[in-house]
Amino acid sequence: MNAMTKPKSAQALPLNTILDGDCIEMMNSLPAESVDLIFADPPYNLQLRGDLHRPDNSRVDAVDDDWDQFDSFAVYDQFTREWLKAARRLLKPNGAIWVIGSYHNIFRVGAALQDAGYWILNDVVWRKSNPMPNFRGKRFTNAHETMIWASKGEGAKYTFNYEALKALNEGIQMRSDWVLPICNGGERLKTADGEKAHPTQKPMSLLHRVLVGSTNPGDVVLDPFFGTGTTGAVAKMLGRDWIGIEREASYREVAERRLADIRAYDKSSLEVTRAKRAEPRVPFGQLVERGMLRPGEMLVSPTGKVAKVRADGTLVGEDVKGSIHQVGAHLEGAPSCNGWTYWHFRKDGKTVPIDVLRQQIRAEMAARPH
Amino acid sequence: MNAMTKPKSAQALPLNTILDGDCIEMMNSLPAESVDLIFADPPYNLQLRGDLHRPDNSRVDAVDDDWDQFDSFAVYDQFTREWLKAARRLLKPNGAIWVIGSYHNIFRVGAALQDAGYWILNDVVWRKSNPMPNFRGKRFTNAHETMIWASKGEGAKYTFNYEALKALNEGIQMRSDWVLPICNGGERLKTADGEKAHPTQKPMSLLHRVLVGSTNPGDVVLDPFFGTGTTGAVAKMLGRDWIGIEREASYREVAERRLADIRAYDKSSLEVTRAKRAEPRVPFGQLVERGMLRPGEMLVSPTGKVAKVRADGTLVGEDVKGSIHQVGAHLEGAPSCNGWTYWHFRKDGKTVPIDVLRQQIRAEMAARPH
DNA sequence: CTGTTCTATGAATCCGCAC
DNA sequence: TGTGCGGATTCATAGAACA
Repeated sequence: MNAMTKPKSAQALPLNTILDGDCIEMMNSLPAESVDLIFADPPYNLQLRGDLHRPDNSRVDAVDDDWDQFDSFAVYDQFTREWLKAARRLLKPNGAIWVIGSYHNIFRVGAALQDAGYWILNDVVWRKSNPMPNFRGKRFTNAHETMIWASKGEGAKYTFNYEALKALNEGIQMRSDWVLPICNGGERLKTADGEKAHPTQKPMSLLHRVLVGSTNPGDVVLDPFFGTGTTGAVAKMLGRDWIGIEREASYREVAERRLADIRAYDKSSLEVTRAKRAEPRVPFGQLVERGMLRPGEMLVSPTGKVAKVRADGTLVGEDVKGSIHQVGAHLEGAPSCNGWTYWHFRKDGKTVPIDVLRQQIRAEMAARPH
Repeated sequence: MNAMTKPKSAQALPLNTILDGDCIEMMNSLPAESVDLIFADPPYNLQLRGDLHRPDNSRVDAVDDDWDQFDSFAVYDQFTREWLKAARRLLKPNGAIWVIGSYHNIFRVGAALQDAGYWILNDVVWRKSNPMPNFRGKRFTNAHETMIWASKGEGAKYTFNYEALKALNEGIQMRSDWVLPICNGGERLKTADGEKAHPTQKPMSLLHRVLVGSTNPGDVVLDPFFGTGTTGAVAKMLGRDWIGIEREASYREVAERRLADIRAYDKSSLEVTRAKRAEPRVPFGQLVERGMLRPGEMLVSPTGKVAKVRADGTLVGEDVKGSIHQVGAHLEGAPSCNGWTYWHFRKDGKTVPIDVLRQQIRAEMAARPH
């Protein structure tokens, strides 16, 4: 790019607007090397079979929109490689990209990023504090999504506001796993008839951290899968310019209204909900996993009852199996029992409450929080 | 697989030994469909630069740095696809695989898994409670690694000890993000001169959770990148058979010594909380046959619906006949209904769920097994 | 107004055996 | 290999409803 074209290109950028159309075509119509950051939340290519019901028989409102349907991995890969190529052309040399996804698509996206020449800086895990459970008990709760942060290529510079993120994190270096709630409550946009306006609206707290960490005020942020415009909303609040691309008219309308109401630096609506830490919960099973207690080891109570530790963190006492609390309560004939103080193990000839092991783990967690 | 080959194959398995050699060759020398679980921690620090050539030996015109990178990835991808193919041949139809990696390689591994026909069940994030900080302050602290858990194919069955994992997590279903410390302290294996024996030794707590969750006692667990043998050590403790493959003699020696010292936990402590699905099925008609409920007796639901018991163990409700489940579902307008907990009978003036009668029968069956 | 209980819902590749 | 059907399965949070 020469000196002549650069100002012209910059002028041609449709800043702070939502473009209507296919993201690949629209990106290719914009001037090269004109954007500082791209945040992309592409379709995940979920492959859902039948209906899913909660144990109370209510039906889960699935993501079954047309825009998430692809015939095969090959088709999805082709789509991914094309939009990533168009995105890379748009990025300034020191620009960067974030892409978010789940296990359905993120591995294909990550490989395509690397193949396209991007250089992965981190993968960042969004750990959801309130995910939807696994209702059938057949897998782990799908409690996280993965974001990939990449520069334009190996050796390329990029923006990283280390100190700002450290401040956001109470003075401790920001880690690659972020605990944030999903988007619901008042932040969740609704249609006139009370339905959710978009099936997968992202929380502003997530974008807040991304934009504070990897852009500066005045930067241009582009989102090729704009949806209801969370990226634009947070960019506007933080004094960044934004460009959205969205082909669904209904999403664009919601986003337009939303963005019209946003004021820059409205910090109050951005405050990250920080769970005030009570004492962190430590499952008894973790003592077994960590080898602090071994399966087969005998625990004793002050009243002389005994129970044996099993590999899954349950106890077996006389005629009873269950958690440390359940077994203790049963053996004492009591309605409840605090197993942490009730059960003891033998160490160096002395009997010690298992609670000291929990305290050890909590001390580790306190020394290296978050 | 026919009846002839199965015993022969099983006999040929070199259980509880470390095989010396290249993992692909060694896996291909073992009998097909003979392994229940594969846990793999593949290398990602292959020499990606230098002496690379395309399969046809063509020279790449270096118009763009990306080409170098692409060729490097191509070599890694080929390696990945070959060992994943060999691994898939080894797996029993209901077997499963776990692969662990970081952002350097996990996206390529995940895409290769999907392309090879594996079916991803979850990605699980190992969230390190004490990671190495990022000293230069240029990126986020790399505080997690990613594991992929996959079955042999779409629709294939797999082992998932849901209740045991829930017990390990103090009664709450296990999530896809696991907070566990890295391997250090006494668990970290050292060489004679005090150096760490392996650069990426995995903690036993991680393998404990993997093996408790996705294998049963007596299962065969194979680790094609055995290293210092954490997989074998935990498998042995948990009463699973194991096979390791490792081509570095120094790692094999450390692992051999380590495994010789490991003791298996006693069998009873390896019994794990069982799922209700595993309970024996009791037909409702048996309650009628045994006289626990009489034909003509009225059952009631918590919502006030009523139905009459018939001699063949079906119910008649308003405008509907059928099983306890069918009638309940119909009366509630629900897609399904567990009749055992839905229907109640009157006993001594109180309404009691019919499930207590089923529990009586099951208790008898347990006391006098056939 | 306050504290408690009830209800709704979120990117989900969510059953298994008998016939 | 498909179909029928028994019956097992949920956590955190917001907001409404209720006492």
